[in-house]
Amino acid sequence: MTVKPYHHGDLREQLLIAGELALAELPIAKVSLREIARRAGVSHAAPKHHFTSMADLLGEIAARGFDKFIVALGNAAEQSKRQTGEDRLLAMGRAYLRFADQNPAVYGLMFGQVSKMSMTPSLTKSSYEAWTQLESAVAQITGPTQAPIGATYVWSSVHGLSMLKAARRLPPHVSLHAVEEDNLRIMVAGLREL
Amino acid sequence: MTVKPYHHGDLREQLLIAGELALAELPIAKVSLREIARRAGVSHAAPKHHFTSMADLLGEIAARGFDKFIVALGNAAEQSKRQTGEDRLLAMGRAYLRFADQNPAVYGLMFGQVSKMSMTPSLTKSSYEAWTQLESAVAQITGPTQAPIGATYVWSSVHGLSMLKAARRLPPHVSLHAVEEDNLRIMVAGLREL
DNA sequence: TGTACATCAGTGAACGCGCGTTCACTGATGTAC
DNA sequence: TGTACATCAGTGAACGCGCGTTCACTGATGTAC
Repeated sequence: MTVKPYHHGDLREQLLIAGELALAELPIAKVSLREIARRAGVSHAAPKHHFTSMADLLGEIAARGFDKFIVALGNAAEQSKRQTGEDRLLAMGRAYLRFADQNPAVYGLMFGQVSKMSMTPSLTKSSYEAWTQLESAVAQITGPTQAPIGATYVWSSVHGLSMLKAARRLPPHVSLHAVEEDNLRIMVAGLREL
Repeated sequence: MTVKPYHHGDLREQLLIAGELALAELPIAKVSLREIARRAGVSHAAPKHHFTSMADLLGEIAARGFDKFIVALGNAAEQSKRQTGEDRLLAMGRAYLRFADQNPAVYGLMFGQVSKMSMTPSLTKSSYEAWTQLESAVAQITGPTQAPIGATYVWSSVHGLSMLKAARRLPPHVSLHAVEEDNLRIMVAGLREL
């Protein structure tokens, strides 16, 4: 039997889920604490017992996003662990693009303007872990000395593609999949020069 | 003597300038038609005679941004026209990053979510011109066949770096200038593989 | 085990705020004759 | 050139809206004895 502490079960959890759904369905300007409370089926003042502000709630959603993100990239790396470092980075790049595709709003939170959300300790920790994960993967190609600059480069490149895709700014009438593959390929080729 | 047609001189122009200033100083969520009217020193209903909505005004600001952007990159290309295609692309990349740095809010409009603004004809035209300009520069390195994919790649890479910089997401304690130079260098190296 | 009390999650009405929109208006500019 | 009228830019009050915040409250859960 599920434990339902307090009145509504873990409202905190429900609010986070409602928040993610709201982010997925609405422009971020329309996502308010009242809107999220409405979706969670509680009065608009109820969230105050769990989150002091929208920024707080968004920070927690972003932190959870990073956790899922790390798992997704970790799985990709794991599945290609018998291949070369370049193949592994390609696999992680594909996982990155897939994550951004499937979680556009959360991705925007994670890598967008910090101003929208509180930098909670768990968020700081998770985002740092994601960075370390990428840096390690790059280090296997470039060596540890060049890894920070290589990782920054890889990150910029894949992040830029994700953002342009999400904003539907890429030229139309080209296969997105082909664009992604080409981008990853050129990106790795550049890294080889380091 | 300056011609001052109608009552306040060209309020349309004033509103665009006030809008750019507001975007530079405030988070975009705080930029409203009323706020812009206030800054332009007119009543809050006055802008309706010139712009039907914020989205309209933002679209026009973005279009002007593209015009300045094209000039900035064109100047960079012009000044390096006696150098190699790669050097020219590097110069344009630097001009791109400088533009994004100096006009973060307008840059965000230009290359960010379309939903915030109206896709006016002048905006469509200007953004297409910017794309063509980049594609031509890349074509001088890769040849015309590979130019679209090469340009998409270059754009992703530089756009990603600009966004991460603006969001202050890059690892601290590294020289931003060095990061930029390294990124551009690796980017061009990747292009060479095409 | 039972009772009495403290704690705490969630309610719902009320508040002030800035927003976009509407509308009757004022007054300057443009135009017909 | 002058007059009369039409057009149009900008005003300011009023409206309804959703927001975050506050606050007295209800009622369930947890705890001391």
